[in-house]
Amino acid sequence: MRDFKHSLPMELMRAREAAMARFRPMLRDHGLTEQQWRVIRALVDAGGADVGELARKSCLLAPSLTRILQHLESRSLIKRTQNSTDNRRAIISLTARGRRLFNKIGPRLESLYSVIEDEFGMERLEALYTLLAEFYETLQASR
Amino acid sequence: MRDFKHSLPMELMRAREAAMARFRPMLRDHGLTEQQWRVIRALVDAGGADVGELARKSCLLAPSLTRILQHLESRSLIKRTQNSTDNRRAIISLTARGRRLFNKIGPRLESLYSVIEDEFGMERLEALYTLLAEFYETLQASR
DNA sequence: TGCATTTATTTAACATGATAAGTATTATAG
DNA sequence: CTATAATACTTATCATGTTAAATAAATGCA
Repeated sequence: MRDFKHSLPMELMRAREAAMARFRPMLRDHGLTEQQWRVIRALVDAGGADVGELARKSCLLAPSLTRILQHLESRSLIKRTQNSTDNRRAIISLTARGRRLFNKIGPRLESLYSVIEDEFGMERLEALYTLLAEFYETLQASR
Repeated sequence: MRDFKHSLPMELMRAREAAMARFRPMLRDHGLTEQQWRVIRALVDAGGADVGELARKSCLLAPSLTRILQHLESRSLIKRTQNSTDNRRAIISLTARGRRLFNKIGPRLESLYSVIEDEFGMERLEALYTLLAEFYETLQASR
């Protein structure tokens, strides 16, 4: 049997955790979890989206996203706009307060990311991105 | 700012999830979560270990591992041996029942893994392993 | 020896992950 | 039109992730 060390899901997790360990403290200082931040960032990127779209963009399962949106709404970081022709989907968007929080945190995370780029090197980082995207596509394609 | 799509932690997570989606149903059929399986596999690999060692090998945080061990013990898949010169650390090991479960599931997971190897190709898979290990080492080294 | 410190593990509290089931709304066949 | 199926979310439940605090045993030092 393959060596226990050589488990792809574990290696992916370890690499991810090593990166997140750098970002998490700053997010925590602002009272945000990693997942809450992903939602905020997806909303900046999309500028308003329904729950399904948001789930895909932020890589969160629907039940998790439901809870996170309730939390962010209670902190007045997002709002829901009951709209459109379909009453099942509300449109989620950032409040002014949510945008301010993003503007404060975003640049700091970017600079942490730059450190990683410098340490690991852009070429290898790009190679890693490419392999990861190809891996994902390969596994999705055969479903 | 960098494109939202281009977030390394997210890409690592997506790749991992794509792989896990293949393994999880079978584990579930045997009443095991992914994390419980990691513990069992680490125990096969180590043949008995204290909680700290097990946490490192299975990439689990201590509080999670505590709960998982309680669960596995209640199912008689593992046992604790109060031993050694240090009464803080009990030695965890698989029961005969735990080993039987491993022998039943292990080969099936291996064959699922082989499918991924075939689809993605061994060369690219090795390249991915190498980059992930290097990435992890790089980020750990500068702590 | 006696006590403060460190180490190993567990508890606690809150947030998310994963699956199944429930609810409300929209689309569709007949 | 209307009953039925499909869609979009939400709830519910149990397991794990994450951090801080508690507990207990071992270590180090005066």
